[in-house]
Amino acid sequence: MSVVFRALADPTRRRVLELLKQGPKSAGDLAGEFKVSKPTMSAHFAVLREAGLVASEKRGTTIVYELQMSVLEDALLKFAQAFGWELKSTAPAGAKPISEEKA
Amino acid sequence: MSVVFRALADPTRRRVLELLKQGPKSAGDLAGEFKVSKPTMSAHFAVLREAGLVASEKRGTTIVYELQMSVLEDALLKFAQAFGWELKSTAPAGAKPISEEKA
DNA sequence: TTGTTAATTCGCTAATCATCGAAATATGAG
DNA sequence: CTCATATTTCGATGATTAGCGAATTAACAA
Repeated sequence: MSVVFRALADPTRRRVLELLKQGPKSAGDLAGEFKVSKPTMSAHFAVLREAGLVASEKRGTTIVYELQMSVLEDALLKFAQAFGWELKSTAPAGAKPISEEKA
Repeated sequence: MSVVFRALADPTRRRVLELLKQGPKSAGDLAGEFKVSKPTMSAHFAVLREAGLVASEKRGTTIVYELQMSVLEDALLKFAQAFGWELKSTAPAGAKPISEEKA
């Protein structure tokens, strides 16, 4: 849980997650959206990967990152519940409910 | 927002917030729940205060900390919304809704 | 094999962090 | 005023962080 919040504490990393919300993207495409160097972006990807928030897949010469929505859900859900809140999806409908992932 | 997530990234600080959920508590009472030194706890309180997550009030010789629920709500709500979720209170009923704090 | 491209890993630096004991501050009691 | 208590501030230390350029690795093309 700490590892997730720590990953979320950096605005660059939060923006990466938002970009990934629209679908998987390569390291290069993601890096192109920021002004920091590639090694720096690579370090940010590593933090997100170690927190479980993204998964990486090597496709030929590029590496594609994909948002792991359920990990984000679980962390947020668990924390929110401890404070008397509930997390509800506002997705199109038909999206699977978020509270029963573990079951 | 970064400042809130950074504050939340430490387990000691998250636990302090949970303890404060049950009502205001003095620095000493809170510190008594942890094994770290008082100066260290004081530093944690400062981080929480600077993030706006707690308010402090001097009462005689003690300092009382109080959870600022709405700040926690706003941060979590804003983040959750960016990912297509909604935050709903599961409180006893009659509790004010959390989505309209700003309005 | 040689070259090109994509991404990471390798040092390195400057800044921030969590932690502590000791010292300082402030309040209230006698 | 003096003492005791509650809490913070000070100063120091070791760990972690975000950042960079340079070097490395992996995949593919010619």
